[in-house]
Amino acid sequence: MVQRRLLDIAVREFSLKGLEGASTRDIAAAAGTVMSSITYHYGGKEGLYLAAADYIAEQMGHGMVDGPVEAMDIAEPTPTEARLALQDLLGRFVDKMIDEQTAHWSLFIVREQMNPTEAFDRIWRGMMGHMMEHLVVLLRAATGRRDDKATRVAAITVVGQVITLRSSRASCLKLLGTAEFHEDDVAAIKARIASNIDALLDTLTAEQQEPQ
Amino acid sequence: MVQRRLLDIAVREFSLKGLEGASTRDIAAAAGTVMSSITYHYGGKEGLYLAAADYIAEQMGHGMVDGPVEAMDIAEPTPTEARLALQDLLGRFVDKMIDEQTAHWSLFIVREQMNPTEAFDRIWRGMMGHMMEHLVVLLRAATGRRDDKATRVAAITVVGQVITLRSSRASCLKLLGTAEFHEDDVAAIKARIASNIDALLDTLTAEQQEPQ
DNA sequence: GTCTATACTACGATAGAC
DNA sequence: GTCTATCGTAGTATAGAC
Repeated sequence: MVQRRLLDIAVREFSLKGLEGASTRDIAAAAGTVMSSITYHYGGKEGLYLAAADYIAEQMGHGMVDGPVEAMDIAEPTPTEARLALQDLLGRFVDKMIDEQTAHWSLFIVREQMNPTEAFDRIWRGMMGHMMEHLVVLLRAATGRRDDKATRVAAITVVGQVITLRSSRASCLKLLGTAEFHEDDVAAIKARIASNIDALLDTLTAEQQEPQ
Repeated sequence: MVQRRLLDIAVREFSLKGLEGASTRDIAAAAGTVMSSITYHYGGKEGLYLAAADYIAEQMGHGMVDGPVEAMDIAEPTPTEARLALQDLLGRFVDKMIDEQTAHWSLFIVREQMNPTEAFDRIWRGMMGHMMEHLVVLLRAATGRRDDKATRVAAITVVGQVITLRSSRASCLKLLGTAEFHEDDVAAIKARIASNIDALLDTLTAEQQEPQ
């Protein structure tokens, strides 16, 4: 399918070079067609860019959630269930950030993170927002915390530990003195993050029972 | 000075559009000169790109270290000193990641993180590497830990919590339901990260005394 | 739906005037 | 050092053939 191939290449090219830097001729040629099919299918370069954002939003969910995204929003687990679900979710998130598949579209997202356009809204609404809110729900359920802001700040520090594996990939690898993440590296990272989350949940719970 | 203006604009443009996407004509025009002065001063587009990388490496240190970078590598603090130095360093790092000044060059670095070229080596050698290694030294000193890998993995989870404030800026803001980081947001984030670091140091120290 | 042909603008590099 | 002029290449968009 031409449109699928166009989107695959577009994601890669827009990631590397941005909306302005990428060339529709190059994208079309790499997809085995000509530039004017982009005009036909997406109305032009910007249309393709937004379509690429939607395509990325869809791919973000692969391996992260089972079933429809909206189902995540309504669950109300017990503290123990929430703690397990958190560890499970973040473990899968680590795998995803280390997976080479992610490399193709993560720079696209970071660009939008720092300089948001309509494309970021689409990605946030499509998948990322639901996942982040789900994380907040799990954190709240695991700690019995009613202070919304504190929970959301905690969520930021939790995802930050994982996202860095992708957004600061070269630094992480230099720090570990390796050219690729190996099995034992990943295991060590996962264990450390799991431990950090456990400590954070304990602290948040304690703060809640004895505020200030 | 023409060269200074050229570098300022170049950093911004290369950040947003990458090496290929940015236009030397635009950069020169914004700096109040013409394209051929880039050829004259830097030998061409790539020369300007590398010069921009060096310029960024220099700016990264502002507000983070006093005195020369190399001085950081030799200190051997006590555990208490190290803990304080860690908290101080990370606090300043949070300020830097939230500072709008950082916005201009952070995407440049992330691009190089995910797709390293010679420019990343320059940035790493210039400042980032020294800071990261300094962090590892402080972590080791604070925990008395001799397991190098575990310390380095811990360092990754620590910087990750801070870097995310910049590399996932839009997500953090959406999560907090605000358009800008306000004073109380920053205070809450700093407190949370400080608490997380303390918990991590305690855990690392305990693990060391009673391995496995 | 997919292609060719064409129009127009912008790119980086370079040579040479001042 | 800084500029103008020019070359060859590559960019997006559009109209229209099939």
